[in-house]
Amino acid sequence: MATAFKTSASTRDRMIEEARALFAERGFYGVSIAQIAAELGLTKQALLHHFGTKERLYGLVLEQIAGELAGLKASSEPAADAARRLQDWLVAMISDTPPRIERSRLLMREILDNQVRAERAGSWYLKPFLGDLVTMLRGVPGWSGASDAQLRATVVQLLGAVNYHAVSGPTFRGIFGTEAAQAMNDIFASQLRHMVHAVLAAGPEV
Amino acid sequence: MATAFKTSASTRDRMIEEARALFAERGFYGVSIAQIAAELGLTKQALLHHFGTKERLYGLVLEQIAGELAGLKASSEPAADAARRLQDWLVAMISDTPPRIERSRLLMREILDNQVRAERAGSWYLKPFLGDLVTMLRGVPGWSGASDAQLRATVVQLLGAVNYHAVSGPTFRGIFGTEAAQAMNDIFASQLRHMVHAVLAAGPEV
DNA sequence: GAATCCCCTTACCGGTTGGTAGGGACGTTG
DNA sequence: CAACGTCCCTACCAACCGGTAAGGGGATTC
Repeated sequence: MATAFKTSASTRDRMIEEARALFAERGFYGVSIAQIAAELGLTKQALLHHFGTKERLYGLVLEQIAGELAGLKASSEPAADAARRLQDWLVAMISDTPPRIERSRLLMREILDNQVRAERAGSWYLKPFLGDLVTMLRGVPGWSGASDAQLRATVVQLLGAVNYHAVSGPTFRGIFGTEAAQAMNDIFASQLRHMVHAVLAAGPEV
Repeated sequence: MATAFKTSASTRDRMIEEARALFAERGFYGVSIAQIAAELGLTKQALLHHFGTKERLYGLVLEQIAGELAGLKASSEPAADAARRLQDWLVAMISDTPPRIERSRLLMREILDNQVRAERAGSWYLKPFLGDLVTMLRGVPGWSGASDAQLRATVVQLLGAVNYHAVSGPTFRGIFGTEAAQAMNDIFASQLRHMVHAVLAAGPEV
């Protein structure tokens, strides 16, 4: 086996971490691999050595995120009722830790861009995630009779409600000021839980 | 005055229109001015002649959108009750006409990017719009006692629910197929109205 | 101690970026 | 007919893009 820890985290992992942060902040086209490398004190060829192409590095970041979303599902206890599980799941997507904010921003960017970036990988990363959400929503009392289209539309609306916050955070801070943004941040999760509850309790449109 | 119509729409207006479509589709960094010009059968210097810089052209597109959002407010009849007006307003933001989809996508991109692009203009375009939404929400029965933070959080959640659809449209089409996406599209507005109603009726968290 | 592998470097490539300089076609105005 | 402004062109620029080629330092292996 290798020596215990030559660097606290492997260079490769640090590269992915930094790429995730910068791609989330500026988007795929908004960051160059040279900038990512410079942030790590390396040259872009160090990145290319590990990943070959910029696309592949981006793909690994997306893969990491897809893994996290799958992990969210596993961590929700199956005992609770379906409505509560869905609620927990959606709330678990957010929070103010940087990696989760990056995740929301990257998901939003991927949804915006993947159609352009050659219809490639991105979409499929999301597919099982969306499918699970639809399945879970169908299990909520009152929703079993809803059409696929209704279930999907509702899932989209809920995801939007959840993720828009992380996406709009910096802009809203600029508009309302730091302390007002912080106040909104503090109550966001509980208000979101309340909102999701109201939507689930109302059931689909008749 | 000038001759009635030398071209059906002035070249300048066509430029803004094309820029809006392409910026919405690919983002600020994802499109070059040469590509916008080529789409119009011109060279990039024709664009630079009219707008000077790429940033200025982008700013004019944002200005146009801000104007449309202000127009939405004016067009909602003041007679109706506050809940209904807010509902109408949010639903009016969407629809499947290309310019409105572009609007939602551009708003999302601007919210994602403006922090990076020098904290410049973008935010302020949105400020009165958000302020109006908060004011309107406060006027909805049951919401008058909510805190500013609660009102803002709810507005953010509702905007997310509204705009995520336009943003995610192409990706979802890729995942679920054309006809399923169309089915979702057809019922989205009414399902959204239903959802907004449920949220407003539930009131803020106590 | 020679060979090998891993990690990262400098040097370079063709292509594209936003932007500048200058000129030409055209209609309007004196 | 000359002067002028509008609109768009070709030509060009330095800077940067993602990616290739080749080599060096250092630890490991034989």
